[in-house]
Amino acid sequence: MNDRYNPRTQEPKWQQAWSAQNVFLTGEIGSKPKYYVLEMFPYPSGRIHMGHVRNYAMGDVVARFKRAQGFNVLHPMGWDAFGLPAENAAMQKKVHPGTWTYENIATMRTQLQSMGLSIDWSREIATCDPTYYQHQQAMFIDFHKTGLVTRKKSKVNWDPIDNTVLANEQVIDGRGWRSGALVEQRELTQWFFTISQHANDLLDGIETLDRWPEKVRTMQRNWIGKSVGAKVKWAILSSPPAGELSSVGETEGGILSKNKENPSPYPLPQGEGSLSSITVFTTRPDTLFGAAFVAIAAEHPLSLEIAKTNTQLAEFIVECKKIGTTAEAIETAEKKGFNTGLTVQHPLDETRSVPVFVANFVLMDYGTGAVFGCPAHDQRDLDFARKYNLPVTPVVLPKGQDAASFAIGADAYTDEGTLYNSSFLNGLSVNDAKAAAINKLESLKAGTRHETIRLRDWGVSRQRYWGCPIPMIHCKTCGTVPVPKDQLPVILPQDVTFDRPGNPLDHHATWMHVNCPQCGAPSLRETDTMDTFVDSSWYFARFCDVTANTPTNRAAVDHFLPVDQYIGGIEHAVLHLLYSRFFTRAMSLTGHANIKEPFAGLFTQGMVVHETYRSADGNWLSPDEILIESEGDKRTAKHRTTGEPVEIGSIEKMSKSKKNTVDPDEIIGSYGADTARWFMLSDSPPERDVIWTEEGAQGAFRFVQRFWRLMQGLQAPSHAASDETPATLLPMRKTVHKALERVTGDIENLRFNRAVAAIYDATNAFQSARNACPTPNAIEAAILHECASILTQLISPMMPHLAETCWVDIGHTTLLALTPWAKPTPAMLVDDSVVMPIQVNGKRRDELTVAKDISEADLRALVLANETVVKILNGTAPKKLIIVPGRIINVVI
RNA sequence: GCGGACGUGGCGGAAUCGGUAGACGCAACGGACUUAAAAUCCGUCGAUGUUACAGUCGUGCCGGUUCGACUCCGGCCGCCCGCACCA
Repeated sequence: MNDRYNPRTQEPKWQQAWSAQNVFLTGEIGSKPKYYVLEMFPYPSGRIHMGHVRNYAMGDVVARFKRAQGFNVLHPMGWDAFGLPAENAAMQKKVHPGTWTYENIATMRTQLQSMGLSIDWSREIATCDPTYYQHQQAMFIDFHKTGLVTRKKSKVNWDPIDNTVLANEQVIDGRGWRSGALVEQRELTQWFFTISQHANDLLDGIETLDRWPEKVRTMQRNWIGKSVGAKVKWAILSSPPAGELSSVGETEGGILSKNKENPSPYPLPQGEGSLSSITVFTTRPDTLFGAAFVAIAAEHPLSLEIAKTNTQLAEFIVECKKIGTTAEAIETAEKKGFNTGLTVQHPLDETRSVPVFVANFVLMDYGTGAVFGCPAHDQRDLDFARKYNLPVTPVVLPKGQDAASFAIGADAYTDEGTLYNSSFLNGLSVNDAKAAAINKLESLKAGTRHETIRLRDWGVSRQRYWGCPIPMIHCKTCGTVPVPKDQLPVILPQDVTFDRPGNPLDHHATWMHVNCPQCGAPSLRETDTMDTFVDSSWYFARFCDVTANTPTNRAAVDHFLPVDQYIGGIEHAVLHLLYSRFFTRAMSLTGHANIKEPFAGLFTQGMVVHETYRSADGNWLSPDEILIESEGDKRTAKHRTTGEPVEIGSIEKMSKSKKNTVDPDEIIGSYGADTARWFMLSDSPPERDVIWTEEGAQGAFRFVQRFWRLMQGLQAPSHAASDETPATLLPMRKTVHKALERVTGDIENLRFNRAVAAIYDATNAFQSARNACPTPNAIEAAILHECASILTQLISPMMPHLAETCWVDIGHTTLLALTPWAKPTPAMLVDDSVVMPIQVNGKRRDELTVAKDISEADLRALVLANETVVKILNGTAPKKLIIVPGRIINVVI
């Protein structure tokens, strides 16, 4: 006789039953309201880790819950299957990236299936499969036609050992993350998606994402980095002092003439006019009259030009370049300037001029590479002005300050105020002054309203083999020509070698040699492949119909998108989520979809973390190498075999290097998938990190067993539970129905830890009731059965296998996975009597149990007659008696 | 520096339209059952204090509003995350 629940036999059994009855296949469009729940698809790295277990457990709870609530749920799974690790494996293990990837997919699919996820596996996709990436190529061509794709030169991080471009995040302290080589900046011609042109739309769209975490919305806003202000032109008045430029041998009038008839001999910086003027970008045009200097970047064309003949400046520029880009370096680097000797004319007051510095804190790739400094109202400008003895003129007067006495000390004043010392701006607020200053600048043709966006176009070219080929052909006469759509897909060749650095596609004997589709002349294929973030920017749309012979089936996409609930890690807060938002817009612009925002609801779950352990010699130890011993509240650890003491270290993200990982396979093998899922959803709020502990997992397993035991020996009742409940079972019955209501709301709001707590609570109540009612009569049996059914359904989204087993054990004959979600009986949600605490002056002294609908007069009488109250009042009358109906009573004396 | 989130027992965390702080779980402790262990069941579990009851204190700190504050307001402190010489 089995007295324990055995997940090893039950879990595969139910997985087969669900599969055999196609329970999780998404239904036809229109059959029911749709619900699209999606977890970020995994990279097939080899094996799933606990982070996956948490992510997919959460998504599965939502999917199963929504299915039970009557939605046509789309809950698919796929593989983000292109990427660098496959190529590294190819080099190290001499295995083809495709072979390695598909083997990993097979392993991980089996692992995910052992979790009992309610996934429609008929929609599985892998981005490395031509049946997927051919559509990506088709869209690339459509994007190209629509101007969403361009080809241009840009600076890239180049790894000279690996001979490839590195993404910014692959550069660590200036070195390639794999080769360790010093990364060089190179100018390369690359394919770009014109995401920066859609910056405003992406920014506006953030406001509509009311089911996204505020944190992610903020991060995206910052990433786009829109600054509103003005470009302001400062005319160059004077040459550098003769001495410094004596070697130039320039003609009379100086090297930099402001004379428009006599154009500057120097190249135009970014179309900002000749070097007869300097254009700055500012968000504070209101403070123009407080300007004390203009500063330009070391790489500014003007700096470079002057440096040609000025060795001191040339040395300074070299020095500027040495400053690292790490946070520390920036923090500690001294703000330094080099006085060029040039002066520029104030754009709003031709009688005034300010000096021009080259400064190490001005960035060439932001704004115009030049700024004006207003020391009174910007801290950095103030520090700079103090250092170089420049005047500090306040122009914004804080409220309540006197113009005659207000002065700037060590801190710049950056808040609101009224303009003064500022000619026609005097008396205006900061905001009004900004507008007025810009209007004036525009009328004087000295400046324009301008927005600066930090977001750069998305460079998608990668010098890699294992990625989606870019479907372009380079012809000497026709230029870059798209591959005709009827020749798609451009398939990656199988016969490639990884025996030398660089892109294997460049070394392939024949693949890149094709004839131009336009003129037929021998031409070359583009050998760069797409950034893998492209692959993941539209997979959610493909899931809507994976069989479509166009990139998307519009009917399916229009029906299922947007994703109702997207769940994944915070690490994708910007890149993947921003790229997907852009890509969805691009797809809509090219007719492949008709929405802007792909993810209506986003949830970012926390990480799975674990204690770390170190032996005396400093080596990391894995959890299964050590034994924990506790004495009271003290915990110590020792080595399992040697018995040597082990230091319990900090709690950190599970990682192989710190050996604090736990293998999901082992957990599922010993405790079962339900235990792993239950533990992942217990205790910690889903957005926070969850600490994996062996004790916690055992606790979850204990609950699995306890729940199963509790559901044994209950027969299907001879009749339905009536509204009349024996007093012995009434509190329990109410608790269970209230739990049903609570859990329903908690799952709806993804508050799984609260749902779990409510289930524990109701299960405890059920256990007590069963203990108190060992031989139930027919009426009691019916009520116990009703409550057992509800409880079993409540655990089913989290622990589906255990739930199916218990469902059968208590006499049901259909699959619980096909059973509609229960509704609480309204009568069970209300209480006739209510416990009301009695406070005296806000301190709780006693409580009263009264009928719910007691009149205020009756309640007053009860309170005043209450023994504790009488004692405290001691014959005096209370000043006030506050009664909040159904809530609390406060006696004020 | 800017922005976001947060601070509650030994631990994870409940309780936010202001109304019994510490639900639920973990750990710990005591008891029952057992030859014993495991498992299970019953109970205790913020601090202080009392034989016991009571009382007092208690949600990072200081102050305010209120009959009443973990919750609202003002000012600090601390921690985490993101961005960052961003003009």
